[in-house]
Amino acid sequence: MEEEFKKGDLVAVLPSAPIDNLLDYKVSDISVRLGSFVVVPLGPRRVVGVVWDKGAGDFDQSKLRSIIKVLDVPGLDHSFRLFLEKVSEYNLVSLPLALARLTRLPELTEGPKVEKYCQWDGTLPSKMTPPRKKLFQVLEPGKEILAKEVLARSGVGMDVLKRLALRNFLQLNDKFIRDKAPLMNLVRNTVELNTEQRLATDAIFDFIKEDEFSPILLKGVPGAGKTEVFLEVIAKKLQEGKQVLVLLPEIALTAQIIKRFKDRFGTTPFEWHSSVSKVEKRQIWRMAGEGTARLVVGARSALFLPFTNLGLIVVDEEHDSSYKQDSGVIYNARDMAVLRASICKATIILVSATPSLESLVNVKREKYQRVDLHSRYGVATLPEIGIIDMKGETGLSGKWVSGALIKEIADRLHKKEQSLLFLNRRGYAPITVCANCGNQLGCPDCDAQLVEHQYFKKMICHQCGARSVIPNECPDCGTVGMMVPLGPGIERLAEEVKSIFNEARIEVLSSDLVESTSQLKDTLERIASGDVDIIIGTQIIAKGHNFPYLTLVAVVDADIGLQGGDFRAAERTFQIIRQVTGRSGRAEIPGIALLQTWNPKHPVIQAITSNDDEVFWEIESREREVTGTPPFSQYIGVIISGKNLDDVEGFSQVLARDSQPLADENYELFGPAPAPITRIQGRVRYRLLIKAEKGLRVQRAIRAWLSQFRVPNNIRLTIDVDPQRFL
DNA sequence: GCCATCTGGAGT
DNA sequence: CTCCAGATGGCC
Repeated sequence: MEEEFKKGDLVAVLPSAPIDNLLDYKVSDISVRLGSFVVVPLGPRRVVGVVWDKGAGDFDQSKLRSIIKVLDVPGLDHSFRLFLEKVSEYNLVSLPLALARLTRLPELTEGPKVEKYCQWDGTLPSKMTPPRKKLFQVLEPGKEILAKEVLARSGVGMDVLKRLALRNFLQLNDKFIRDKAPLMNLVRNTVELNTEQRLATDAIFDFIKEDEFSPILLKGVPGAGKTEVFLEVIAKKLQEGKQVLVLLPEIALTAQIIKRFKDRFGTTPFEWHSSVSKVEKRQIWRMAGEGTARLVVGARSALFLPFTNLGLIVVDEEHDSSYKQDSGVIYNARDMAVLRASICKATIILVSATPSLESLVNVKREKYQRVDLHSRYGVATLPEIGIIDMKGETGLSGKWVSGALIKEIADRLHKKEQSLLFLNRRGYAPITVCANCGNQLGCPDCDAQLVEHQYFKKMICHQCGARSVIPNECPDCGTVGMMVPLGPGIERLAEEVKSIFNEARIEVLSSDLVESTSQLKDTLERIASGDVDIIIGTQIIAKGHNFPYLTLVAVVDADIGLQGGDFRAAERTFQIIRQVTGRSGRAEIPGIALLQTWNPKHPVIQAITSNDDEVFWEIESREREVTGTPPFSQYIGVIISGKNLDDVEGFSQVLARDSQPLADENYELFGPAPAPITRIQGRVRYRLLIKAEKGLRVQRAIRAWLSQFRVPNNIRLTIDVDPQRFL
């Protein structure tokens, strides 16, 4: 238990208002502990804060003010406070901002969740309607019953209850829900592990040291049963009385996955994601802090629940880019999960079929233990991956499906099997150009290209979301009817495929064509049951749901993303293509995958066909020896943003002018190169590009480099080692 | 972040 | 000299 402070003591409070240092307060009537949430006076206002330390005592004693009250929520323990401090330091956010945004203060201050209870003293109203009769049959004089239960058993509506309560024939009371910790079936296992899963599980158990930070990378091909393995580890940790957190990319948080937890443990785990209500969140937050929420499955923000006894974090699909929070307080939940596990001396399992390079680096540096699952259920190998060299294809102007691919699709149609065409580009055409003057349609608010969407009949900016009408005339030279769409988007590909296979049942799937999650689920189910012949989709179809009839996966443009400044392009392309091609084929019918490419010799394309991340790794490393450049060397973005253009410009010039390049054995900053200023959603954004070796220490290096400067407080700095969206 | 206070430029 | 906008800095 945290240290207690009594009347007359001094405490240092971290306020949720953005103030640079801790503020001293007196403890008056109510005693507080380190980590307690308190309300304190700040100037004319009252703000929520956390008791962070004992008082420094260096402030004019006569000006000291007192804590107003203590909130009825669990406090933040020592490890959580340390975690928040590190998060704030690592992500360049002030501690108060981290506290306010990450611990969900607004939801905490409103008090705990209540449930209505119904109590009857025994008197009956003179007017007995049939619903009232039913109601009073259920009630017992003097006994408090949960209103929900009364309604369910009597079959009457809440309005009947409310009206009777209004006339004082019965009482409706709000009660705090006392925490109901779910009973879990920890020992029972419904699915027998196969030999390999057993071995992997044992390897993990061998590695885990009690009450020590134990980071593990669990790598397994799709369908190898990674989930079964980590469910076993979860069961063990729960048995030991520890709390367990499972992080999933938001999109993967489906009823399906929750059901797997339920099947394994006999009770639904606590869920934490954007569609969980405020009231429920408050309840879960409280229970996490009291240690009664034992198993929480959630999206990235679940990482900031105040667990007190955390023994294990599982980060599923650890490479997934949606672990990055990219607005407000920017952080990568995967990295922060590792941080939290290390502070809590917990086990962390990063799970992926296509691990991120960072995690592979950490395995190479022997920071993480790696455990592999090689074989798929019932299938010996992943599909054979072939290449279609687009250079050999003729008559392709405005067409994106090669003759070789048409043949393969026709073959599947004949055999009543499915084909999937993968093109990771939403909309009709990525570029619209004026055939007269060559002007490319760009977004007025930022520096991205506008993408034509025929479905919405709009030009849409994929960076900031701005929409405008599809122009008939060039905004630059005024020529009418000469705007030409260039390149394929998924809508245009669908158009082409429909004209070739007009008899086939075709389904087009991309995030903007999907109206609701239930509609998406329906479509995926129809595909799974074989009611679709050709699936055309963006990365939305890369994961989830097995497609048993799918035997051909074609990557329409495997070269997307291989050029350009994003230093993660290769890694991303590798991962997404591996995931989508991995869906081809089942035990009964082997599948194939085909890549249409203009660069068949590109190392990444080669690595993909070899189906092995070790090969990918080798290629990237060999590159280093040949070219002399550091591996994975690329630009890192420091984003300077603010509301005022002059401020932003001024500070960025200071940075570019006065900075000293930094170097040591682990990293090298090649000096900042200024990039153009962009405006996105009312804020001015200046991207400072720094060339550096990619590695885990880069963020730290840049932070050190930035510390040479005093940052004006109307400027916000963000380090982004993944600057794709700014390029 | 919010508010009181200060500062300096333009207008009378 | 007044008025106001924008800058500054304290908040315990």
